[in-house]
Amino acid sequence: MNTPEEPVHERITEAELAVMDVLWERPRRTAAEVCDEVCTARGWSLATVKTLLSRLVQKGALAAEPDGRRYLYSPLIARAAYVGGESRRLVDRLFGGSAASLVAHLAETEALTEDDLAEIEALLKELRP
Amino acid sequence: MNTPEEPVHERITEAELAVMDVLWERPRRTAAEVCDEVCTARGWSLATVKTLLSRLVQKGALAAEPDGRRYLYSPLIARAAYVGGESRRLVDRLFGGSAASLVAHLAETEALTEDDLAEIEALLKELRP
DNA sequence: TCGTCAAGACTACAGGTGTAATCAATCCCG
DNA sequence: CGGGATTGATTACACCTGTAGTCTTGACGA
Repeated sequence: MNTPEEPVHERITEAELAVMDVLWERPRRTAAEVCDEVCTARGWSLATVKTLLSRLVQKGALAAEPDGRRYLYSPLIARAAYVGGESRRLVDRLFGGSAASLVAHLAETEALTEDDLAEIEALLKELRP
Repeated sequence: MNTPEEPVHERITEAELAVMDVLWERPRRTAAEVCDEVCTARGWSLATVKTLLSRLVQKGALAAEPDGRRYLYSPLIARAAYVGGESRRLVDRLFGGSAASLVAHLAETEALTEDDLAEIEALLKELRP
């Protein structure tokens, strides 16, 4: 059990992630619409967004559904799956695979606020009644 | 409070991390000694290790202390600091800065074993008596 | 002393990434 | 109906990364 579940897509880079986030929030958008969401925030031109969209399609992370002369882009992978994969990678690389070590580290370095701790405590109560 | 603490070094890549790990475990080693630890495991040649060491020195992540005709390399940044930075980056990028969200995600996707949960619970008891 | 060996410095080079510009086709407005 | 605006496709290009190879110099053993 616990098959590693090879991802069908190649790794998504930082810049590409910004594009994915827009489409995870609402799929089936055009390049221009994606640009509307990120171009000013990141100081990108439309051309940059188009490049990133193409690369994501190539990587198998996005679907491009023809809509007249353009495409509507949608994620092919769920955000949760991506986030899970990246989290696991981090835990493996830096904490020898122990998620508890990660939490311990966050706690020790005070990366966890009092609110975080309360939230986690509530979570735990829910998970292990 | 909570100054972002800009890192003085550039980002450490995956390959470079393998080298850092060796030196975190025991500092003041030569290139050849580092190679002894990682070359077979990663299928690297000594030349590769030398390149990585140079880049890490350039990046300000390692100190190269002259020792006769060679150098002894030592980390300039603590492992905990690096690990903390990377963890924070992940939490920021993928969980909107909420560490609790990360923990919640790990829990939901069952990335946390029963042991993990117990460990975290113990941690919490310690942190908020 | 002399040649070999080992160290770091410099060079290499393909593939990934960030960030676009240009091109060719086509659609829509006037 | 004609020309600018819009779209994806193609090309560009510098820097980063992974993974070495070569060069130069100095040390050490025979």
